[in-house]
Amino acid sequence: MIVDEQVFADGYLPKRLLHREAEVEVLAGAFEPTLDGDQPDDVLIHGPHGVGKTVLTRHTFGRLEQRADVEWAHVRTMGLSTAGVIRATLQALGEDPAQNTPQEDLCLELRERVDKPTIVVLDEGDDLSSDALARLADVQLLAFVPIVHEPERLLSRVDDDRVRHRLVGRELELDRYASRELADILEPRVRHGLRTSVDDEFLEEIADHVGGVARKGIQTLRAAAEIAAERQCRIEAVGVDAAHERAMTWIREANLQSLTLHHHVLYEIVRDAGAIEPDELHDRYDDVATAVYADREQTPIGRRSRRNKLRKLATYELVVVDGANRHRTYRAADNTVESPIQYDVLQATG
DNA sequence: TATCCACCGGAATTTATGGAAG
DNA sequence: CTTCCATAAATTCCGGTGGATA
Repeated sequence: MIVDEQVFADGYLPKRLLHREAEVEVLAGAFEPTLDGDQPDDVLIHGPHGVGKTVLTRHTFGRLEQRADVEWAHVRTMGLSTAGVIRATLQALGEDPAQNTPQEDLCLELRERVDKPTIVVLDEGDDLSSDALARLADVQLLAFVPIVHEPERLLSRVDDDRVRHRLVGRELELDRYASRELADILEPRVRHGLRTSVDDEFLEEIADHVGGVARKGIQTLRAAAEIAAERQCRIEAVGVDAAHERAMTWIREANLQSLTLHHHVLYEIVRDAGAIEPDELHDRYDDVATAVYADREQTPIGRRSRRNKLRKLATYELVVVDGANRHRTYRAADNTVESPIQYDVLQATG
């Protein structure tokens, strides 16, 4: 059924970027000074998860690259400190600074390295520090393009006036696609990725179901193809609901896999309980901790750290939080997503 | 209505770890 | 080998929050 997995991969760059013509124009306009060897304008890209923010920058830069002498760095800044952002930028530009280079030296190195127009995409930039942006602003010929979910949240933290002026009024918003548009985007993936064709109505149904979020639409299409192959039926015979569910399970499983033992322990306690209040969750953790951590490197963590882990689990859509304050409850978003440590927890619980 | 309580989450601090330079 | 500087993770501290309680 599926002939080319690549087409459904997250990093896949389609030849044509459909229904983003206006956004491409804006971004290309900001980059235009590079044609004369000048410093490009900064742009603050924002929009919800999975609507093609990263793809837009890669596509636009790909076009620019053929006409201008320009460099670019794509940096995933999530969880990076100020020095981490500078270091990652240098690495993206092909440098390899030592792990313990002082922050000041990193900034100097970057200033020396950049000798032509350079665009630095700061992906997942929601908690970028004002300081990191200020350091990048010090570099001649360098423009930054932070990609965030909520621009106000970033701007409210920027206390440096120079940085503020470089971002205010330079916002570029990407919204969810209309169902018709997303169906258009799915169609070429069918042609290049699948062996059979798929009814247009079905694509639109998928688009509708995922609320115009491209990433989810693409994964749902892929899931539908997989289910169709298992059942040996036409793709259109697969329920969009079931396909969407499988796609979300994939995403969650991948997310859980990337997390630490602490996350897994907390997740399994929550999943096992169905819905659980904070105090009981902590009690359960204390109960099972010695048994679960007994033959492992790590040791149990305190309450404050558990809150951080739980927050991470929530942002990864593994755990859902209902209510506020101490009256909140935690529950697993998808009970079928389980951790390999599940057995340990249940055993220790008795 | 005012105060209390248990938890949340930001910020600062501590602890563990590791590469580079002297 | 020691010192310096860095990162990462966990802990400590504490103000904020909003339903519960007197």
